Amino acid sequence: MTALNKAPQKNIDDKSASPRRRRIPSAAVNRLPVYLQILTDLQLTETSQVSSDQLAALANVNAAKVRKDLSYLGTYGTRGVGYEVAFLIYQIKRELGLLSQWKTIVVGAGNLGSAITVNGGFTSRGFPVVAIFDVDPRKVGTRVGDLSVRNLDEMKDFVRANGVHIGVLAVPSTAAQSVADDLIAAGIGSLLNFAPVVLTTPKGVTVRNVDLGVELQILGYHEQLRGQGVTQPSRVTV
Amino acid sequence: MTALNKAPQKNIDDKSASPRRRRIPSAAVNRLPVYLQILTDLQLTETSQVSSDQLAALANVNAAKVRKDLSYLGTYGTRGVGYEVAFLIYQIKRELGLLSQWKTIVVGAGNLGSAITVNGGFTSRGFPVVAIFDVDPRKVGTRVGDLSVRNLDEMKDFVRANGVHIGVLAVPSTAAQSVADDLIAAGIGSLLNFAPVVLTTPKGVTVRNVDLGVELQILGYHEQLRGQGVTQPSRVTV
DNA sequence: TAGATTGTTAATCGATTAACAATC
DNA sequence: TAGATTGTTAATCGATTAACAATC
Repeated sequence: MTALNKAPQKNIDDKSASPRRRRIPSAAVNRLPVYLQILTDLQLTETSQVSSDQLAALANVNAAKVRKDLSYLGTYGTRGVGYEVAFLIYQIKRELGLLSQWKTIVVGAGNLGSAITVNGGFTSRGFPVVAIFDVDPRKVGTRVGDLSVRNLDEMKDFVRANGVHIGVLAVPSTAAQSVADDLIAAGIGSLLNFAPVVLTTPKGVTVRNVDLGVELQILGYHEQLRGQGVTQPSRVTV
Repeated sequence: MTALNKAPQKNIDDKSASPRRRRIPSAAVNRLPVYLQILTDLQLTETSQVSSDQLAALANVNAAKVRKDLSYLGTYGTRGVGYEVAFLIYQIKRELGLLSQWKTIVVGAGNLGSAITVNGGFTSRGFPVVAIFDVDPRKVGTRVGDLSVRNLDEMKDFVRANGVHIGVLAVPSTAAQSVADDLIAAGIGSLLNFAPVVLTTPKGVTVRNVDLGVELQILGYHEQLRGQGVTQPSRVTV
């Protein structure tokens, strides 16, 4: 049956046909950025094709899991061959929304906030840090990378005026909830919180906590088990 | 039946009787430090008793989950009353191995490594940072908090001589694997890795990755869904 | 055709949570 | 005793993975 372009096209096997995709399981969403990282590294070594087995080895996961995770994006592999690295990178970026730029602000211009702003690589990954704020008048006006530290008073107006999407909290625990409240009131939808507190936020706001103390404590638990001669599960990764 | 101390004690309802405990599910291990944090905060407000409902509300989780998680420690609650805050803190600390001190070194004295060493609160949480290393001769000898930056060459000997337990990798991606190899060769069992790479490590070594890029990308995905009018799952937390 | 690898099914495993008897 | 809350069971849900037909 050769192509007859008379009849209305139904695109039955057109991979770009309207997706109407179901929600990707959150465990898979958490792994997609890891695959993206590995694929980007592979691209630097001029690798153009990769199999689920290879990718699995590099990501320290099961190959079936890799194939299942990638299948949520669409059917982009070639049986007997593998996946085209560049195409897969594009598809993961599309799925994760990394073809857009997400305006980000950092709150707190201490050591951590400054380190993140300057070295976090946020801007280069599509998350331009458009401002950094601090409450300390001695810090306001000083430079952090390309940015001049702004007064916390201006934060809400700035977020509204600039349509900021993401807020990074690098403030002391005592201040975190109040800053979060202000950011949410100003319309921000996602927070990356470095303060060791559980933020109270309305439904619909996404919060990711990065608590270094928690991470260390989990390692401490594994060290204790090791000390007791308990064989460890091979690896635990966030 | 009153106590008769003649017969050999069987300690049938002695809570401190030999535990011989099964492994705690890893999902529960990940939450215990969060409960610990909340309980420690509660203690500062002079709260001495807490119910699973209250704790659940503060941790943003289901109350049945709290009770189940705590039941892995032992049966330390009182029906009709709740849990004693101080006692629960002690039990979580015991279970997580936080009654010991775990010697920690930081590798990389850049912005992030310095921020962690000075402000991470590691030492105060039972993870004393006993040394910081860098490969850059201009950094070696400079001060970071109480510590003087040591040359990376000394790292392996230092780890062996001091019985260091945990290594924090705050080095560029390109250096992370080689530093990890050295640390593991020197006998370290647990790594906290800030470099955006998947480390290859022998079985038995525990690795936790904290990749800020990955965290942001997950937030980007949620921002994209929000932009498409998809109602978000209430919260996503590491 | 022979060999390789995907995409998907189905079995299994682990995590979550409603429900409620036990008990303070 | 009445009210409150734990500890645990069992149902349910989601994640993982072995296996294999499909197919390059």
